[in-house]
Amino acid sequence: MKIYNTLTKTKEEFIPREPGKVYMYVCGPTTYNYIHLGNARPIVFFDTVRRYFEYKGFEVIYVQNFTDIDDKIIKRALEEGISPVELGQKYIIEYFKDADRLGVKRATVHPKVTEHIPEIIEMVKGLIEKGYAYEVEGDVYFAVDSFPDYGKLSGRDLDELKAGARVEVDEKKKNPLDFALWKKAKPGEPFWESPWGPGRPGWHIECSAMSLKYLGENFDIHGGGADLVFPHHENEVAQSEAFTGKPFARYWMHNGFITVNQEKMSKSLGNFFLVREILEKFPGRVIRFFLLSTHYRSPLDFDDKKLNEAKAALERVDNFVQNLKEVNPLPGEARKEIQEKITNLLRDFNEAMEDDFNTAQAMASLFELVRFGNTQIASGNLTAGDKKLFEEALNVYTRVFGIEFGVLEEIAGEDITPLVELLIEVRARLKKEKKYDLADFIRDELKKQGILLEDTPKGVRWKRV
RNA sequence: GGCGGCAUAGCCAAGUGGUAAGGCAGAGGUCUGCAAAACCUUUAUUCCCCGGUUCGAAUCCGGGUGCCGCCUCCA
Repeated sequence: MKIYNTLTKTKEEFIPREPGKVYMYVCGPTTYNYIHLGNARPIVFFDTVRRYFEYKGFEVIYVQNFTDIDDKIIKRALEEGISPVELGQKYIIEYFKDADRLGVKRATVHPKVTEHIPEIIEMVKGLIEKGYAYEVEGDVYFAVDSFPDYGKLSGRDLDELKAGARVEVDEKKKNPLDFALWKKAKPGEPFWESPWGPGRPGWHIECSAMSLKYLGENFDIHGGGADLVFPHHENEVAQSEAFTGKPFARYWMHNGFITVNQEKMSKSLGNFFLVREILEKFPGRVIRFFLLSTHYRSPLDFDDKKLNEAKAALERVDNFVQNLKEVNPLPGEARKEIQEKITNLLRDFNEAMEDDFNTAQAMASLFELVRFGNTQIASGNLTAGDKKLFEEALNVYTRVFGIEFGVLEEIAGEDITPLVELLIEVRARLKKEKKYDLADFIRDELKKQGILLEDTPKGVRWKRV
């Protein structure tokens, strides 16, 4: 298993801290809005990483946090006239709705910042005691100069950063690059009591404190979007290693951005699409398929046309599953050549995933399985044993990719099945009488209503498109 | 200004030294009353440009062009 490690900028062999177990932490959303597609990429991708490890027999301890207190949340809560915690609760519920539709499994733990204030205070206290942090008038800052390795993750050095610094100079800081571990509460802001007075945690410290609590020192994988490398992850490294004196996460994985017209999708640019907006037009599994169709470190450009292509590609797999379901296999064991071919395809799948989670390449093997399977079905030689092998292979893809195949998502609305079946019956009678004009009329009109009729040797099949 | 990434067919996208996966779209064919689905064939002598290394490069090196990101909240 090879993983590209941001820390070393190379692909490295993955060696877990404990045999058979993977401890991983992924930065989760800030709970002040519904998630957008850019947020969905790491959520879906790292869920796939987790699934692959589980498929390989690892026990995965997967932590994904919710940042449920920060400036944006406070601002938004004020606007909505509710408390920040309430706002957080609301968007956490909404988060899970979106995540469920994207086929994302629950993490082992979803810790919230507001429920880990004591741990955070302990850590800040420790950092001050060890001389890595200092307090000024109720704020606590991490002193970057005290940590010689600062910059090792993002590949910068302090002098360069200072030279190009765009941060506004804050007189209270010893170095402009020092960052807040604890922020003094301004009037009207929510706060927690601390040794430095009422306040709240800085952004970066939460991940250090919570990962330490649930995953311990020196855990395996830390993931997130590429825009978190600096300063967020860099600061996490500094805090955590300063505090424990041990190396922090051993493998750092960062996903590339979702772009719109080749530009980064982000809240600040305003060019973002909420997951639930997209879900109105496309099933979650199409979105998931789309997200996994490109290597995770590459940028992924988003528009409806591309989602439609993903939908068409997925339909190909769905059709195969349908075909497989409907085939009447010959009795008998699996044939040797079928077994060999499927074994090879699954090996290709594994090799692709083992190579830094190359989901795009792994997908190619799925489509080869589909073509091969369709050919076998068409040949009429498929045995019951063969069929079972195909089903088992498909299962592997479903488990790892997190996509059910051949299962059309329920669309809200009345059940039109009896009506459609009535029309199908009428059309069948018309066909029998060779009144094809009318028969085709029914088919065409249904198609306009989004209902596709297909005549197969085993009768009429219909589906919504 | 500093640091980093990317450039592969009409579109999307794998591939990091051995002669271009896969998907979408298109064309032709088989099947079908016609469709749909499925299958077969077909669509890049070539991987942004110019040099170089090599028996051999999309893949390595040098230069150029273009696009993008990080350095500020951001997945």
